[in-house]
Amino acid sequence: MDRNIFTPEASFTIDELEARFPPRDLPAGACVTRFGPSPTGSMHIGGLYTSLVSRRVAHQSGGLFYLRIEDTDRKREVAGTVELILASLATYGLSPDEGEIADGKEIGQYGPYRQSERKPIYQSCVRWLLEQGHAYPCFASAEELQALRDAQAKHKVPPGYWGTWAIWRDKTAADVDAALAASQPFVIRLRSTGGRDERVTLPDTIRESLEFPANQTDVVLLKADGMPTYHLAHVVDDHFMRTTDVVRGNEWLASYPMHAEMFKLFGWVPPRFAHISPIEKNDGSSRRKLSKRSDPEASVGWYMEAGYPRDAVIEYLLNLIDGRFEDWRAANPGVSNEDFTIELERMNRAGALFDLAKLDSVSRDLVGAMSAGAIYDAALVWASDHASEFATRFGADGAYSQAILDIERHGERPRKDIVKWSDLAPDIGYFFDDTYAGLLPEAQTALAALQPAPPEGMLAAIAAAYDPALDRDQWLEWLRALGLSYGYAANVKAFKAAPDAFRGHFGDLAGALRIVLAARRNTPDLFELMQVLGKDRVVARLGAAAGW
RNA sequence: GGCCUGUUCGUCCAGUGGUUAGGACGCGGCCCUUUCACGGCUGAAACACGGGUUCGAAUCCCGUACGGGUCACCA
Repeated sequence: MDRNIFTPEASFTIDELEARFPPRDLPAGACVTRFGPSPTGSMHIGGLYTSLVSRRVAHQSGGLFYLRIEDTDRKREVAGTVELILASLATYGLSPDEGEIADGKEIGQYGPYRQSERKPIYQSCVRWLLEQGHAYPCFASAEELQALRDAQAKHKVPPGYWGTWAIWRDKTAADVDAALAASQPFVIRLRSTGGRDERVTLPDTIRESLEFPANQTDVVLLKADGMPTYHLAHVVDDHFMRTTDVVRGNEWLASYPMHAEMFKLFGWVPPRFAHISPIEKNDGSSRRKLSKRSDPEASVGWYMEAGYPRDAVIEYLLNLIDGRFEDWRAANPGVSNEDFTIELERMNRAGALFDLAKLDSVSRDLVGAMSAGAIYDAALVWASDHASEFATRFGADGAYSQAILDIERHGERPRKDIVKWSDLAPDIGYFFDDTYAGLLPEAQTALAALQPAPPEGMLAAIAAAYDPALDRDQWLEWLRALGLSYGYAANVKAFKAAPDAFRGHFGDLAGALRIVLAARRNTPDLFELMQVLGKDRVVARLGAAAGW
C-alpha cells in the first residue's frame, strides 16, 4: 500500500516528531492560537473576526498567534489568495507572529506552515495509526459509497461510513492485497472506537460543555492523492504546532467528537476549543451566514476598497465580540483598543447580525477623533492603492489637503462627516480647481434655480471686498452688513418678523455663496472654507460666477 | 430526517429570582445654527410561545414553535 499513497519521506516516528516540535517555551498560561484559512480566492470577514479573537487571546496571555495555510484541497485552490490573506491581515493590524509572512517566507520553528508541504508529517502519523490498528485502507469507489448512502436511507439509518456499513473495515489482508495488486485507488480511514449508544461530554470555552453521541464514523484521514483531510491535518498540526486554544467557527461543532476521538487515539492532550458563532445577515425573514457569493460586504477586500480605517473595522468587530467594549471605549477615549481584554467565556453563543450602519457610526466617531494629519496620512496610503487619481490631487499639496481636513476639526466638537476614505474624493473634491471645474455645470444650474436669486452685482461686490485677514466675528459682521444692503435679513428671526421687507435671510445668502464656491449646498463652515480656499480662489470663483 | 445549537427593542449588547427591563446604533420630534455634520433634550421600540417550580421568573425546569449548523476523498 505504501507504493501509491505514501511518499518515501513519510518515515518519521511519533517520537521523532515530538522531538522536532517540542513543547513551546512560553510562560505558564500563555495561549498559542492560530488562523487556518484555505486559499480559495478571497478573505472572508469572518476570518478577520476569528483572527482578531485568536490574536488578542494569544497576545493578552503572553502567547503567540500563527498562520497556517490549509491548502490540502488542490482542486479548490486559487492562486494569489495567500498574498491576499496576508495583505488583509496586515491592513487590519492582525499579522501573525509566526508562519508565512511574505511570498513564501516563513518564520517560526514549527513549520512548514503550509499543509501541502507537511505531507510526510501527516503520513507518518497515519502509518502509526495503521500499525496500531486505528486506521485501515478503504478501496470503496464513489459509486459504492453512493449505493451505501441509498441503502442507509432506505433502512432509515444514519448515513455514513460506520459500523457494519463500513465495508472495508474488516476485510482480510488477502482482500487488501488483491485490491492493491489491481492498483485500485484507496484512502485511509479511521477505525472509530465509538460505541453504539456511547455519549461523550466535551469542553468548550464558550459553551462550557457539550454532550454528543460518540463518533462512530470511519472518517477519511488520507485522501487518494495522499493529502490529509482537514480532520487529520487539524489534529496533527494543532498537536505538533502546540496550539493551546483552537478558535474556530461553530460549523465544526458537529465534527468535534471525531476530532476528540483522534486526539485520544494518538494519546495526545487536546487543546481547548472555542467554537464561535459566525457573522450573519438578514435575508428576508430569516438570517444566514454572510456569503462571499451574494454579499459584497462579506469580503475583507470590500472594506479595504471602501477605505474604512483599520481601527473602525477592528472596534466594530470588538463590539460584536463583547458588547461591553462600547462602554470601555467611552470610558477610555484615545486609549489603544489593544488594552481592552477579550474574554472567550463571555462571547455570545448566538450569531451576530452584521450592521453596516453601526460600523459607519463607529468609524465616524473614530475619524472624528483623529487629527487632520493622521487622517491625511491614512487616507493618502489608502488612495495610492485604491484611488490613484484622487491620490495625485490630494498628495500634491499636503499642507492644503490637511488644511481642508482641519476645517471644524480643531475645536471641542470636531466635525464627524467622514466615515471612510472613499468619502473624501466626493466630499472635498471642490477644493481642487480641476475637480471644481468639472462641477461647474451643476453649480450653474443650481444657482439659476436658487430662490431667492442673488441680486445683480452682489457676487462681484463680495469678491471685491473679501478680506481674508478678518477674523470670524468681523467676517460675519461684514458679510451680514453687505447682505443687508442687498436685501438679506441679518438672521431668520428678523426675516420671519417681516418677510415682505426682505429678499431673504442670511442663510439664503450663505447658501448662494456655497453653491458658487463649492458647487454644493452642504459644506463645512463657510468662514473656514473661504479661509482654506484662499483669497485667490474665492475671488476667482465669485468673479466667474458673477458672469454666469 | 437524525444529531448539535440558539431565541431580550429593527440591530449589537447589559441583565444570573424582586429593575418603572438599561445603554449604543438606526428611526421620529424639539433645541442650537449661515447649510450640512456635530452637540443637547426627548419619543416610539423587546424578554418567541405554553406549561410548571416559587410569595415572586427575562432569569430555574419541561415542552412547543421558529432560526442556524452538520451529516464529502471541502475546509
